[in-house]
Amino acid sequence: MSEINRAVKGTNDILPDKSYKYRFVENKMLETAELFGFKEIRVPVFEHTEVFSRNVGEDTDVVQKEMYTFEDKGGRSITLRPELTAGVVRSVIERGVINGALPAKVCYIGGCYRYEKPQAGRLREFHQFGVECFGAANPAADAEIIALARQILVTLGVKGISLKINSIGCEHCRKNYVAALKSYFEEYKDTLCGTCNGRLNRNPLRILDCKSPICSEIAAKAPLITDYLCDDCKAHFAAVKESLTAQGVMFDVDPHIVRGLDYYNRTVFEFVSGDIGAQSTVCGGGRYDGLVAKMGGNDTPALGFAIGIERLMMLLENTEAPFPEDKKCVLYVAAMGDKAQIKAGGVCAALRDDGIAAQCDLCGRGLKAQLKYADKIGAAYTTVLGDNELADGKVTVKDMKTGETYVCNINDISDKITDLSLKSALHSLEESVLTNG
RNA sequence: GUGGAUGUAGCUUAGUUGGUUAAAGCGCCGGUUUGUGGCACCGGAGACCGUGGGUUCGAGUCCCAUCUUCCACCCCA
Repeated sequence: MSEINRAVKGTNDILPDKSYKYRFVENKMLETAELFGFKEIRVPVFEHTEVFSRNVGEDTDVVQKEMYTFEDKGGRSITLRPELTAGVVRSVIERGVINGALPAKVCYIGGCYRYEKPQAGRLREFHQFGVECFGAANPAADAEIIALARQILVTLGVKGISLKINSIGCEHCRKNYVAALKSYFEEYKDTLCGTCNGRLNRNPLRILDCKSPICSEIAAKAPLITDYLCDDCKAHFAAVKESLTAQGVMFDVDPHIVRGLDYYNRTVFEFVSGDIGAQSTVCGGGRYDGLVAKMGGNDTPALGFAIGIERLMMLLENTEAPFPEDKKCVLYVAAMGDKAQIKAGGVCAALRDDGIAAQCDLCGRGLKAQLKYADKIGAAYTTVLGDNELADGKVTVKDMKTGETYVCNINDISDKITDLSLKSALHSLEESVLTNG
């Protein structure tokens, strides 16, 4: 296979044998978000580079080395979005969404692009479902979006995930904390790993979730952010935890979780799984009260989260979560002879007008091959059109599962199929009630 | 960016110490007398053995490089 005919490194094709699962999951997420009042927003895949570089954070890995940035023909610096929050915030400011009723709640699904080395749960093009809530400073909002994330995961049948939450404070209390951290880590300057040594001045917070055994041992005894929170932040975090408990959401406080993007403050959280390899965060999010103002909007508190769709799918598949079956062909109309083939097209058209999935031969194949095909695509019913049927206007419909046959007029075939489908659905419902109690 | 593993038909694999037209199963297409799929039997298409170099009379088999995929670090969803 030549280079040019291969998918670009770190990209994935979702083929028909799986795409229906993605659609199911995406629809479920949107529907669940809607229960909480989140409406879908669609924003461009690319933005001016500054939208990300300034707001995600100049110092972050995402901005420093992972963005797909290029100059367009008008000389603009453009970047393929590495995440959706910054673009959504740009949009709600620019289009005045946050000048309407607050809180404004939006959700989205879309592709993101990061130039990273691919591995399990990490692609260069990946997809996120996320929500953003603008204008709510109250801890009730934090609890609500966490509850929403949890409900989405639970609704989809996710197993074995845990919720970790933390508060990284506001600007003011974080300043004190970072100073304390810095002086603590200074003592271990020579034992810290290379990257952490560099982080010491840049962003000592990041040392806390370094996975090197040496650093994590040192980090284990580092001062805790929770001890440095100002009274307001402390009260806010306490209220979030209280609300979560009241809503029956189980969580662990993990003082070492730190989001990697600069805009977060106060509440941060992630849902983590042990079933999808090293990239274990399925959902991550938090509050970002300063971002809207920073991007030129009115000072508006905000918060949100994002779910990695590919990671979620991995998790669902690895834990054998149930999916509904893909939609199959309902009636396959086999034809014998040229006249019948033309008639078969007409029969299918009429059925489709009634919303029934119908197919017929497009290859000019023999009867046997047509039925073989009908079997392969999982057609529920088949019927054969030949000279006899054309002459007397009656057809035999065969149930491919049971082998039973039914005779009806060609013109009544749509009604017959609807009738049979209903009966069969009722039957399987009865059976499942019987077997499951 | 760093490290480890991998690469033979659509899929899963075989391929002996380098030797003539690279096998098999599954899948795909067709047939077993144009009136009924699943089973069985028969036949067919389909691989420049990831790519590019090199060693050799001769390489899928050896060497080098490169790319992909997978896994981990890093980072994040």
